[in-house]
Amino acid sequence: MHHPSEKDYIHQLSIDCVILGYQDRQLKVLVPKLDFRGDFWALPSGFILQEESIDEAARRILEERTGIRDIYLDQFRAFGPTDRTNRAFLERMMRLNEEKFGEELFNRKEFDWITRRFISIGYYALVDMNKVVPRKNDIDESIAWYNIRNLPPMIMDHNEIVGKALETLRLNLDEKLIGFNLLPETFTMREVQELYEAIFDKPFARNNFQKKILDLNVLERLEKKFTGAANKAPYLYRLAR
Amino acid sequence: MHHPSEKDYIHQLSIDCVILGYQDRQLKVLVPKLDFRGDFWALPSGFILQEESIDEAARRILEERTGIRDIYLDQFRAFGPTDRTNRAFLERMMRLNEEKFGEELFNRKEFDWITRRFISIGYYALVDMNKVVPRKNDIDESIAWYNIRNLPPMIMDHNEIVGKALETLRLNLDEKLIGFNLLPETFTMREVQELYEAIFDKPFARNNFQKKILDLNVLERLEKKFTGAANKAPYLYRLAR
DNA sequence: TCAAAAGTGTTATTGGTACACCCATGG
DNA sequence: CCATGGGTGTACCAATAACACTTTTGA
Repeated sequence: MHHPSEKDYIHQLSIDCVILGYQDRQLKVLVPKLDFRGDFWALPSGFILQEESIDEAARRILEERTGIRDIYLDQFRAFGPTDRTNRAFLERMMRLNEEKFGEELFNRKEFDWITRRFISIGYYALVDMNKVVPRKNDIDESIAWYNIRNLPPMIMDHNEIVGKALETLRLNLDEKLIGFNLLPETFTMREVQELYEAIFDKPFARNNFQKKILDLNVLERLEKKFTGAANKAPYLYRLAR
Repeated sequence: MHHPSEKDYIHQLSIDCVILGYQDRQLKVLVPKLDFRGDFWALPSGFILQEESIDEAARRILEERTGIRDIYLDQFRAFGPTDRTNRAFLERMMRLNEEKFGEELFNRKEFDWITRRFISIGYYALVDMNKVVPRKNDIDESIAWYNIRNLPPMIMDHNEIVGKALETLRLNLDEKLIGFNLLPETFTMREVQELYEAIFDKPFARNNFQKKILDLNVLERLEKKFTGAANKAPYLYRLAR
């Protein structure tokens, strides 16, 4: 177990990452569960080293849980109410895990450092779930993808942070053409459409959607994809470079 | 002179405010000039007290320079490169102002505190310039409105911060209908149009602009405004509540 | 030959742009 | 009655939505 207060982190400032993936027509969020009795879920988070930028810190935190560095990443908001502290959460957790904390997992200095009020900068990341093998870090019991509409209750304001991330993603999706980061290398038009429908939680008309996406002129049409199904084979597409 | 390190501020985290006003068909930024030899301009900035939210801190900083609390305020981005520090600026300033710093304006502890790397959260504010009497604070030599296209060279990354603020304002203008915060209580349609033209730095067609704005259904048409000019008197409008 | 899903074309509808015209005002 | 700027109506264009039809595929 590392003791953050002993490293040269910036105090009272953290980064929370909303790592978004897409599978089975659903938008997913990568959420670790903490290795303590009591069912605590928390977004991948971390602190900022003196010698790294906030973007680098976010990327380091991402890499720790996903194993990948080359990920689409966007800062979306800072969260800073006065009472934003994990003291309540930590006290409850320590009460439920006395045997572990008997071994002094945190010392007093550590506890004071980490339970102060923290301001957090939110980042969201878009990843191709096929390329990511979620990794536990040393305080995780497990880590898993959750449907964004059915997230576990997370500590502090993490559920709210996901909400803001989704809001920002919707605003930026058409603007920045970032949706394709959630898809594999090649994909069918139907997959793109279902992705959009998952993100916006509403249906799109098939033909008009296809026209709109193709008119962006960023996709390259490849060979057809024969699925074995008894219907016309769809084309595969790839993001043109 | 206050010594920030002695107050209970959050370390290495600051807030920079881009206070925007509108006059003479130009978008203006309120920029203080520091009371030191050497021509140093800096955005209204400050630190965050332990017992206030980041939004409250921004509002406090705004009120100090404008005298008003009830201002449209929006957080737009955190700035956090590794080398973001005002050490270079402060050293230059102290060299140019040895007589003042002979009196130990900063002590060593103070200097170390304030020259560390700082992460800054940017806010932009929209104000009705008629309602604001710019106020110097105790480190300002003067404070003035500058045309956003003709800003003085400010310390650190403050010019870049203004750029990002303008970018965000443009994105949010139609979305959030916030432009009217820059205008007086009542205004003509031409004034609204000129405001938009100043913000987007491009012309709009008069008739179409009027239609677009009226179609928003947020304006209330009042009596005509007789200016004494030899032309048809324009209607006054007010934001409907 | 049939069902399912893909591809594409054709027609409304809408939102924005361009052009035109008329109106009120004070000199 | 004229110059100036304000208000509005109409025609046009492009982007989107709605509707329809054809094609491909494997059973």
